[in-house]
Amino acid sequence: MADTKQQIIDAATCLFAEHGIGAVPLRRIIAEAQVNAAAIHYHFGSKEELVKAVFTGRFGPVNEERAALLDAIDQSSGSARPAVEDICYALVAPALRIGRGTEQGRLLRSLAGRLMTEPQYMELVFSDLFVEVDRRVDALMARALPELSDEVRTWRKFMAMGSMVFVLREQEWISKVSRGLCDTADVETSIRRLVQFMAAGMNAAAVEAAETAVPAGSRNG
Amino acid sequence: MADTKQQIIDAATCLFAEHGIGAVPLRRIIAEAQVNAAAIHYHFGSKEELVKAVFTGRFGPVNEERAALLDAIDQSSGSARPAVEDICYALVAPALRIGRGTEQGRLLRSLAGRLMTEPQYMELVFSDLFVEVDRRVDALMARALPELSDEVRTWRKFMAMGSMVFVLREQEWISKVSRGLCDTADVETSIRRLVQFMAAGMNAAAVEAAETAVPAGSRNG
DNA sequence: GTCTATAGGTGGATAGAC
DNA sequence: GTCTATCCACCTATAGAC
Repeated sequence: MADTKQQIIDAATCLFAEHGIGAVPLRRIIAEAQVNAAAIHYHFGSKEELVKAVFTGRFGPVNEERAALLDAIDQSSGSARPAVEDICYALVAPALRIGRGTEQGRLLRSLAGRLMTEPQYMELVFSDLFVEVDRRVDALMARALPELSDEVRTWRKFMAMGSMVFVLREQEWISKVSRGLCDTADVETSIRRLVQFMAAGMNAAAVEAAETAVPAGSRNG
Repeated sequence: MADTKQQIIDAATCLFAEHGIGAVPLRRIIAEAQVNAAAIHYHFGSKEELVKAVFTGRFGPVNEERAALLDAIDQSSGSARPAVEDICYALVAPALRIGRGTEQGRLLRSLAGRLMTEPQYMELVFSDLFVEVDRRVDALMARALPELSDEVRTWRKFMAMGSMVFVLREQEWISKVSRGLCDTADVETSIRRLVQFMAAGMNAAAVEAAETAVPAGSRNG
């Protein structure tokens, strides 16, 4: 069957997302995909090649979409300051819209989040594309927030990425722990919440009052 | 030797932090700790019990410190609004100060970050303590930000936690990718940056303008 | 308490018939 | 292209001598 390859990829995607890549044996993928025991090695050659195929097929377009959105910001902003919100949106929206509308959507986004916190796989598959996106984000953020030092701006970029990755990875947990209050299945609302939070963090005052970071209780001591 | 147990815990801590728990075979811990092959099962009984011992010993106090800081905020704020910065500080500082001053510090914090993104282990070891801390954070945040809906406030709490976890987990990567610009070994600066970012995100305007979350490029279309 | 040896199971990968 | 059967490396855990 010509579907064999796709069945394997589909099953692997779900299992990787649910349990992590290292924790899923090829035998389990074989059982889930209902294909022959030797099919994976016939079609992909090795587990690592299967992982690459899953990732590039599913997530390759994400960084291209990001790059396109960042390009649009670059061109339309001209010599004016680009909006921090727009830069955040360019990072967040393509990632959160992975698998939009499909039944596997949640699993796919969770897997994307895993990928971004496992540098071993990230570098393996996406190094070129991601480095390029990262470079453009840095350049745009520097224009959007010139009053920040490079150090503070870069710190904030990492922390903003952290909140995005957490939302991608922990969708299931967020919905469960909040008892449905935060509906991670509503992708567009998730995007708005994330963009607003990240932009507010990036836009925090340039000069910080160190004293505010001391807990109330210890002020009495 | 009475140190055997401690040597095992030390070696396991480092290896778990560096490679992840599932990826570290007991044999490797044995080799690193330079103890006998059967020592782990003699002292701990199983790998899972070793994992528990490592976690409770190293990270048990963190949530107690958090609870104490949150108590202090509660008492000192009286009927006034507690400061968002102080609540964030109570969550961040105890976690980022894990292993403070020790050579293993970075590895320990990285492991703590892993723990917080692997619900399987989190629930296993810390469920009671963490649930209590989470409950207090919710209550204080509701008092600090009454103008926010429960939904928006809860979303922001998760995103703030996400940035904290990312900084804990990816210290090595952050320092490397920023080419030293962000010095994750400087724990106190990391705490200040995180608290400021998280608080700014939590404090973002209550009413959002949905239009700002549209990229500049698509405004022309 | 410490050691050696090994049982019992699971992983990825392959050979060779059809 | 698909299947069965199997190899070999590695894992956790245990048995039993010292």
